[in-house]
Amino acid sequence: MSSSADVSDLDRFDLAILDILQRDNTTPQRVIGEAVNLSAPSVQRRIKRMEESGVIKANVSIVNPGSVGCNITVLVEVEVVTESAELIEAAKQSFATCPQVQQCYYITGDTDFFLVMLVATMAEYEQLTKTLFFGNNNVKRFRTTVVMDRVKIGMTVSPPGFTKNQSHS
Amino acid sequence: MSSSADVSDLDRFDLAILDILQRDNTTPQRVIGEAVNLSAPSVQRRIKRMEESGVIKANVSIVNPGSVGCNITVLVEVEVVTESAELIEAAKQSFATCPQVQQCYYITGDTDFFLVMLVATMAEYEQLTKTLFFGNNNVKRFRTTVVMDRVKIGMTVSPPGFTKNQSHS
DNA sequence: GCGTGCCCGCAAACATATTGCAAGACCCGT
DNA sequence: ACGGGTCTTGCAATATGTTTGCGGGCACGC
Repeated sequence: MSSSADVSDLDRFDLAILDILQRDNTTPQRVIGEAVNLSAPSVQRRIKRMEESGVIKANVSIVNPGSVGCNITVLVEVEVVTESAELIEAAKQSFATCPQVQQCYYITGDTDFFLVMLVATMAEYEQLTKTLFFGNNNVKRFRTTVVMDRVKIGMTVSPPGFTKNQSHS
Repeated sequence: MSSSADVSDLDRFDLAILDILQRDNTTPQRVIGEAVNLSAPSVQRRIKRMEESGVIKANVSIVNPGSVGCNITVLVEVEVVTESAELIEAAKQSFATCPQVQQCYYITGDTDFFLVMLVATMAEYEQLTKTLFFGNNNVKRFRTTVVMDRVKIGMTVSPPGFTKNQSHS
C-alpha cells in the first residue's frame, strides 16, 4: 500500500537534507545546499523526489496547543470486546476521525488501542468519552491518564546509523 | 517562560490560516489568502506574528519512518523509584535527549512516564533499554508494548469551537 | 569505444515572500 | 462629536526563493 522508498534508496545527502527539513522546512534550499555541499537545484530535486516517493509524507506547521486553548493532554488505553477484523476496523475509523485524537496506536498486550488526545477542558473530554467509548458497545474498558508535562513532543526520526556529517569545507 | 499567546489573541482568520498550515505549510500565501478572504501580505503578517508569539512552534517535514528503516514503534511505561524534583528532572532530560524517543509524557497515575519510541530493530530497542532504564537506578520498572498499527499519527490541533468556515465565494 | 542513463552545477526564468506606503476602521479621551 | 493614536488592511514594488533548460561528467553495459 505505501510503496514508499526503502532506506537503501537514500544516500547520505538525502539523510542530511531530511535532518534539516525535520527541524525547519522553511530553510532555503541554497542554505541546505551549503550545509550538505550540494547546489540548490540539486537539493530541490532530491526533496521533490523524496516527496513523490513518500519519504517525506507532509510539510506542516506545528502549533502550540495552549495557544488555541487545548491545554490538557490525556492518554487513553482502550480494550475492546471482540477483535474481529471488521469491528477493529470500525474502531480505528472512529478514533482516527476524531479531531481531538492526535495519535492512535493499535497495540499488542493487555489492551488493544492506545490514544493520545488533546482537549481544552475535562468536560470536553468527558463529552468525547460518551461518543467514543460509552457509545461504542465494542469498547469493553478504557483507562484515562492525565499528562502533567509534555516533556518531549515530536515526529523527528533519526536513521539508525546516521552521524551528522558536518563536513564544513 | 513560554509567553505564548492565548486563544483570545487569535481571530477566525488566524484559526483558518493555522488550519491550512497544519495540513500543508508550503501552501502559497496567495492561495491561503483566497481561502480565507485576505490578501497575501496580510496572511504573511499574521503568520509571522504567530511564529513570533509562539503560536506556531515549528515548521517541519514529516518523514515516513519506514523510509529510513525505523519500522518498529514501541510504547513504554516507566515507573521511577524516587519522585524528587531533581531525579525527575534528570529522567526527563535523559528521555528527551534520546533520538529514538519521539514523545515523552510525565503523567499522573500508576506509572510516571510514558514514552513513544521509534526503532529499526528490537535489538536496537534492547540496547536502548540498557542505558535508558537498566542504566538508571531511579527506574523501578518499565513495561514495553509493541505497536502493530500506527492508526493515526499527527500533531494537528483543532480549536474547540472551530468550524471550517469554507466561505467559498 | 560508444551509447545510455543518471546526477551534477550554472544561469535564466519563474513564482513566492516581504516591505513601503497610504487609507480605512476602531478605540479613547476630551 | 471631534481629533489623535494605534492597528490592520490592500496595492504595488522589491527582494528572496524555487524551478527549469542546458551542457557536462561519470559509471555501466554492450
